[in-house]
Amino acid sequence: MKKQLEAIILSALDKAYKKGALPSQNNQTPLIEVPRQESHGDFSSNIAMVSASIQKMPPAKIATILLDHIDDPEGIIDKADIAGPGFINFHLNPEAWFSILKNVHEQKDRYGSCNIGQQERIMIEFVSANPTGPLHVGHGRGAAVGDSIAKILSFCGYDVKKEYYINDSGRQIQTLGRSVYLRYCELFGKAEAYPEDCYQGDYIRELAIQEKNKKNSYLLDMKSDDAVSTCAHTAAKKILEGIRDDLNAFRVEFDTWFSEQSLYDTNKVQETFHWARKKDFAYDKEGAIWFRTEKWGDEKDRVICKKNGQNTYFASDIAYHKDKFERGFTRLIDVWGADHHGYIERMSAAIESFGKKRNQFNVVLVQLVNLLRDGEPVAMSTRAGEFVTLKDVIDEVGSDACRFIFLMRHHDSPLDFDLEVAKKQTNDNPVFYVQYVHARISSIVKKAQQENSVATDCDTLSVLNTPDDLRLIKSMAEFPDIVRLSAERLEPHRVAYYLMNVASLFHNYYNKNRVITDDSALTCGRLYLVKAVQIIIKNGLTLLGVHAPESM
RNA sequence: GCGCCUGUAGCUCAGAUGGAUAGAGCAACGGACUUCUAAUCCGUAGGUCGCAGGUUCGAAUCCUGCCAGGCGUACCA
Repeated sequence: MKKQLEAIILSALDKAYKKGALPSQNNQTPLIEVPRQESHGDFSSNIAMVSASIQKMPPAKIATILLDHIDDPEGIIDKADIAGPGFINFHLNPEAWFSILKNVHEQKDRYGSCNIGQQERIMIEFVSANPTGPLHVGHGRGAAVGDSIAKILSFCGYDVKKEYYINDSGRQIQTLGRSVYLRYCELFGKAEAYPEDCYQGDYIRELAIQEKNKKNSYLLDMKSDDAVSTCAHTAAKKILEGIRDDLNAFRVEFDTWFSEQSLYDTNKVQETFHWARKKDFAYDKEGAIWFRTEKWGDEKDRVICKKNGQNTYFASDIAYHKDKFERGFTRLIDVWGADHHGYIERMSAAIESFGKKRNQFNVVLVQLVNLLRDGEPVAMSTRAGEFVTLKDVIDEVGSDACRFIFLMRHHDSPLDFDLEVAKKQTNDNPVFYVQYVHARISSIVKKAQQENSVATDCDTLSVLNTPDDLRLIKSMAEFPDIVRLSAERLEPHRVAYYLMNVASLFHNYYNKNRVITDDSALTCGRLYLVKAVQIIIKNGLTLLGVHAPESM
């Protein structure tokens, strides 16, 4: 619809120029938007205003000339007028909108999709929590955001793969092993002081007990270093299984689980060092090995191998991201907690060192989640091991509510998550508000079927001529734009907001208009309309990973 | 100190590429169920878009300075 109008305006510009009515050629693409105020028409364009300086003419005059040269063979424009400082407002013929409805019905679950991605291969990596403890709500937000972005990008024609990076080598895993081992020793009365830097949660005790149940005291017979390694290995595996289960409960699935350790096992990290040396991207200083990130705009170079011989995480991260490109992806998206933002510059520098462009690497920063109950903060101390896990929250409020709330806010803005509000089935909690639309329509459709009313092959849709009808149809017309924009900007919350808006329009409509009436033509038209709304709601919710229930 | 992010109604937040009278929800107040689900709807009220300058036809949006909050600034992960 917008496109049609754009074409009409462009050809009018061209025609006016060729006829000499306008002094300059102007191939600027006109901005067409839906005005905030309904009286300003269905669409408005600022083309006359932005052309003013080029044409050296007042906007109003340009607008008049343009309108004189408009060709509208399909008759979609009902009237067009000039308003304000030079806007051209277009009022469309109601009939023109019906094509949107037909589109929705024809495309069904593909309505809103597009192919801006052209099958470009994108890898999105998210969650990637260390397997040293259960997932908490913050991880949940990352999971919801990552998963939804993946869905949206796929819908827009990208070839997307989702990956979880497992930090299964390095110090934290050692600490995990030590923690479990010490708790294990306690079980045999060999208590030592439990260090503060070990993991404090009860799950460590449980892992120790599981270890004990396996073969009783066998670990005590080993050298403590070996015992710690054994504990580290089995505990990490166990925790990772738990993480996988939690994510399944959240309906987030990954295409691949990528192990950091495997980068060492396959010598990818070593190769990266060789490569960096050879390219002179790495050098020795003060007993450590440094990577020249400053060369690509980082504020200083970064250590990749410490003087004690241990690699930093940055070393394996370079190898990892290099490997992603080598696997054929042309664009990488990483979803990180906002506390990692200091890491972006150096990682981007690494990306450029591969000869890739900066825009082939996007970081989506996800801000903190403040967990509340009835407005009061819930104590969340990872140190003390007191935290509400993602699993707890899913069990309490459900996956759908959880995901929707996580996606309601811009990912870069902190989020208050109130457990009590999340359970409420009121407008406080927009999940139900949106889902209710779907359920209500299902209910109408069911009733219509019982009464043998059909919503296809209506003789005419001209019964849908009230402002209420058109408002709904117009908002449906916006859906593809919303989806595309949220794909371009990696912002799922736009879809959530859109859905709330459509839901609001529908509930309003529902309260004012009966769908099933004695008038069969009217019933047919309204059913057709309402079923289109249902398709949109379902498509939108699907992009957020939320169910669209038949009844509630 | 330096860097990044944030500051919009009492609260929680939307407002892409500058556009017309800045929008939702919640909370407050007043209304609507003989109906396809009231998990809904309608109405009222609520604003110096942190502050001050600048850019221009036009700024919540762009630029500069300041104020407030968060985060980062490791041979931590």
